[in-house]
Amino acid sequence: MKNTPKPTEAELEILQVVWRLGPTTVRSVHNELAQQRDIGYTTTLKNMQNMVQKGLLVRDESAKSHIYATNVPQEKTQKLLVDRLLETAFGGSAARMVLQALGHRKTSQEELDQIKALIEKLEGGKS
Amino acid sequence: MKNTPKPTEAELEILQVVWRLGPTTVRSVHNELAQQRDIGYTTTLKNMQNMVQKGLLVRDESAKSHIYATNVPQEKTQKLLVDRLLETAFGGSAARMVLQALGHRKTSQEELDQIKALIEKLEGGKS
DNA sequence: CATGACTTACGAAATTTATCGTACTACAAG
DNA sequence: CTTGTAGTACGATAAATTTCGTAAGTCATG
Repeated sequence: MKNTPKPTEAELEILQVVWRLGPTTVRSVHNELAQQRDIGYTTTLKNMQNMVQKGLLVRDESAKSHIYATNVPQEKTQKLLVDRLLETAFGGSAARMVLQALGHRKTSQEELDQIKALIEKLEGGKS
Repeated sequence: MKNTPKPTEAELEILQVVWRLGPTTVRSVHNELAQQRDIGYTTTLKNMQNMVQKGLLVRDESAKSHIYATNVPQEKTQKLLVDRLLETAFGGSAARMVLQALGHRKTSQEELDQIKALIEKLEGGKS
């Protein structure tokens, strides 16, 4: 089990799209990205090729247009990033980070309910 | 009000120290960093000089050893970073990020209480 | 088979970030 | 005044990231 290196900003952007779309082509990913900012097709291609090298994506080359899929679970990657931010910016305090995330931002009642439910579950598990 | 650019990893590391120590010298910051990893004095110096350029730090040059202080509030910077991560990795959903932060991590009862209090406050403000 | 549309491969340039060597300045001690 | 110590300034290099131009392959259509 060798661990995949941390995704860069550009790579995260791509991961997001592939997580959302499921296995897909460079063209599709590029169309999504191009909607948000100015970027060339070969840039997206190169980035995705690099991500295969790094093990972030896998690809099926059987068809003319290769099909790319994520090779890292979304949650695991998110956890990695959250943990990193927790260390570098919040000195390890999850509460301060949560406070910051919720404090200055509109959060729907539904989301708040989800969080409350999680907290209750965590408290319940104290035995 | 022109906004200060986002801090890089190395800059965040330095910001952390200066937030903790208060206004201080390059030497002090460097001593802290050198404890954690191998790094040259001039590297720290250069980084801190760059940070002054960017507006992340301000310095008092009246003494021989310049005194550096943060020019960005800790909370504001934390918010910037959280928001960035929220966008790049969680598609803007604060709840999913919080779930990730709390889910796989030991969080003290005290911290949970703080979060609960915040949620109640947010709910109360709905009018 | 020639053409055009679309694709991947490759390599290089451009940008950003991080590191440090060297030179220069100020000052205290002798 | 000379020397040693500790500091800043500056520029160069290294390393990592992001970007894209160009070449070359594949395939459908006429």
